[in-house]
Amino acid sequence: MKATLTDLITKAFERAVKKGELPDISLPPWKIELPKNPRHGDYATNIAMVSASLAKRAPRQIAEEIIANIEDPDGVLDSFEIAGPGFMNFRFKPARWHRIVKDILADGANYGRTDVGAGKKVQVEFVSANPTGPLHVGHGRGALLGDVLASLLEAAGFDTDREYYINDAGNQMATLGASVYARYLELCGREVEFGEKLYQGDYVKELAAGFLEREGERYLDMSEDEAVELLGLAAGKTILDGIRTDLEEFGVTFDRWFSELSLYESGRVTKTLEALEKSGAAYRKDGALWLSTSKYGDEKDRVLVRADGRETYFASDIAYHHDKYERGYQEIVDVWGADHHGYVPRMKAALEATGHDRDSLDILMVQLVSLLRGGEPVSMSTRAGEFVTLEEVVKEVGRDAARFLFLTRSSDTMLDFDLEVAKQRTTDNPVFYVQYANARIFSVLREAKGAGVDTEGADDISLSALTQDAEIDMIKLLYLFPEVVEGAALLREPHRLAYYLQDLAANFHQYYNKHRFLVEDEGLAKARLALVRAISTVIVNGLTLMGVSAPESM
RNA sequence: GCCUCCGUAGCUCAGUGGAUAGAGCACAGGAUUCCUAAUCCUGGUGCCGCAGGUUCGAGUCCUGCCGGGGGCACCA
Repeated sequence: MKATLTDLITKAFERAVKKGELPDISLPPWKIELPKNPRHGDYATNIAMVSASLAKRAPRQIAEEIIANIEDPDGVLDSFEIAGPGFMNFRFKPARWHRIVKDILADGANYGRTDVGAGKKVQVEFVSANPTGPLHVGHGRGALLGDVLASLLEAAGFDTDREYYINDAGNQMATLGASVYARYLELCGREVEFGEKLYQGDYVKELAAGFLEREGERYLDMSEDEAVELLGLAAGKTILDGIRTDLEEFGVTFDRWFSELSLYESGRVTKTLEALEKSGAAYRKDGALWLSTSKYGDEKDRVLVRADGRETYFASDIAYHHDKYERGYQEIVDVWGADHHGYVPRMKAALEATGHDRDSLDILMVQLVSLLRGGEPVSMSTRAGEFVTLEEVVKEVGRDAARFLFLTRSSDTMLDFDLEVAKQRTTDNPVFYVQYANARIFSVLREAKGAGVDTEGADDISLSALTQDAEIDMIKLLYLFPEVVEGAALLREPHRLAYYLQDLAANFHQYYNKHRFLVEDEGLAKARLALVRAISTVIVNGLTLMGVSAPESM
């Protein structure tokens, strides 16, 4: 309908120009928007105001000329007028809105999908936590952000892949190996000093105990270096399996798990470094290899290869991102914890140094999560008995509640995640509020079926009985859904979807309390049932995008 | 010191440069002979942190300041 309006307005403007009533200017960007105030019609445009200075005419005067030239051959408009400082307000006839309901029912599970993405290849890389310990709630937030964003991008017509980057090379794996080895020696009765730099968590002890149980004391027979390496690899694998399981429990899966180690093994890191040095982007100084990131906006140059010959994490990260482009991705989204934001300028710089457009990479920073229980902070230190891992949180509050709550804040504000609130089945907890709306609809449909009313199909139902403001307003909100999906995808703001669904559910609950659906007037009943089915379609599609279930009864 | 995020109702937070800034919670009262009361209705609240600037128009964009979180390694 926006498209219809755009067409009507543009043509009216052109006619006015042709007749000499308006100067022939190229229109600056103008908008059609939904006014907050219903008195301002269904849609409003600012075209007269934005073109005022170029046309050297008063906004209201321009608006008048456009209005005078509007033709509405299909008769879809109910009214239109000039208002305020130069807005033009438009109102569609109810019949035009009624058609939307049929469209939604016809589209079904596809309603909300658009093709703005035009099949463009996009990759969303998220979580990518080091396999040195279990996931915590902060990872959960990043996981949700990435997962739902990927779903939104798919719905918006992008060819989307989800990827997890495994940091299985370098220091941290060595530290993990050393940590497990130390605990292992302890369990074998050896005296060891457990260094501060080693991973302190109890899970390390459990890992060590596991190796002892399954493989006995064989690690005592080898050199420390060998044992540390083998244990590091094995422990990393075990932890990664756990991470994978936890994410699956949380409803998050990936198209690809990409190993950092594989970049080294295939020589892609070396190749990238050589290319950088050859192109002059990297240089040697003090025995190390540096990348001139400061040429591309970073505050100083960064080391790629240390003086002792070991590559930095940055080096493999460059190779990794270069590899993403070689795999054909046109747009890349990285979801990082906010504590890594200092890394952004050098990554962007590295992109340019390797010949890629810095704007083709979007780095989303996800702010911290504080875990609360009944308003009291839960210690995030790895202490026995505290609920700190993602697995435990999901187990306690349930997948749906956890997923929804992670999206109730924009990703760049801190999130308080209260375990008690997450479990409450009240309005405090938006997930049940939204699910309940859908359950109510199914209850109505069951009732209708029981009374022998047809609740299928749409083509032959007349919707002209939907004359209440509440009904037209509902339809307008439903019509907004594809735009919400598209906006959330393009702006990389999945929380918009969560807010929209709450708004939709609220409108439905109000409608439900104000009007009955199963009324004697069969035409009205059928029309309302069709509307209610369309509402359910949108709720289900929205929740599905969020990876949240939509039960038919609660 | 530099970078970055945040600052909007008592609290938690929404708010693609548009018209009279919203929701939930909290507090008080009310609604079910009838489709699920996990719901709804009625009550009122704002120097949109402060000061400049851009604009026909600023909570939204720019600059500076104040306050809070996070980050500033040849760590990841």
